[in-house]
Amino acid sequence: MGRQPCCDKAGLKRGPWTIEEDHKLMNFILNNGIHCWRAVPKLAGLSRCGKSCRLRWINYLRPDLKRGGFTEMEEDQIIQLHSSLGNRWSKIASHFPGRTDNEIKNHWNTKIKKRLKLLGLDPLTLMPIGDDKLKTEKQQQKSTSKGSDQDMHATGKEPKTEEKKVTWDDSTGFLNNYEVLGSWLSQETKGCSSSYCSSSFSLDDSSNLSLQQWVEDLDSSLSWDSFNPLYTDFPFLENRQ
DNA sequence: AAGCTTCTCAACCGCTATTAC
DNA sequence: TGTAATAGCGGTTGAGAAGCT
Repeated sequence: MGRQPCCDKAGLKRGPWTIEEDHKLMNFILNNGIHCWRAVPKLAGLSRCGKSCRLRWINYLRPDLKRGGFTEMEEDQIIQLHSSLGNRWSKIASHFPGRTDNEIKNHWNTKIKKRLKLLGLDPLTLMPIGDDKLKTEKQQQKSTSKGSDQDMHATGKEPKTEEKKVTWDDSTGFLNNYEVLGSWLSQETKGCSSSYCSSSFSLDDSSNLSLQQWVEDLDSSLSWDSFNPLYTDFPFLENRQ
């Protein structure tokens, strides 16, 4: 008998999550904790597979997530860790509380890798790229992309990606309470392995009482019914429906 | 203004590791 | 000990935004 797929794909929704789905998943996890991802969508009333729910929670909804761009210090640390750990993103992410492996992996692939190459360094070894190799790569870049970062580097302009724009991630005002609760959660779960803390928690552990209190506080201080008015302050949220 | 290209990052896929029985 | 179920990881993709011509 072959291996069963992680979920029954028939009738399951895919693609970007809506606010309503986020709301359902977050509410469910905050109230019940996580015991079995496979069971989460059914219990939470979502037409998603468990894997998708897990990913959404870990990469986006977790209260202890740190939002916003990477600092120079963080970038340096990523480079150092990558040189010793390689593409073991989850290991690298465990050094950055509030950062996800996906986030770090994306940042590495889209920004850091390019910058290292521009500096003439091999992203894998951090050793200077040989002249011949460098020339070849530069030629390839020239032929494949006009107006690349390389051009900007040459003209002394900052990469366009550094431009400040209002995005979902930058909406630090979004659920301010949520961030406070997130840091509280980080403290509350100190002592367990970082990978465990970063991916799941349970209401059944020793922090049961206080965590329960947290959920109750959350319900009273963070009325989900007040989600919609946020669109007036954060128009970009509307597009996510 | 329109069409094309490039960039970003959320989400998916497929594989491996771990756990339960 | 073997097998199936589940969790987790890393690579890849694709939609949308931004920039360029």
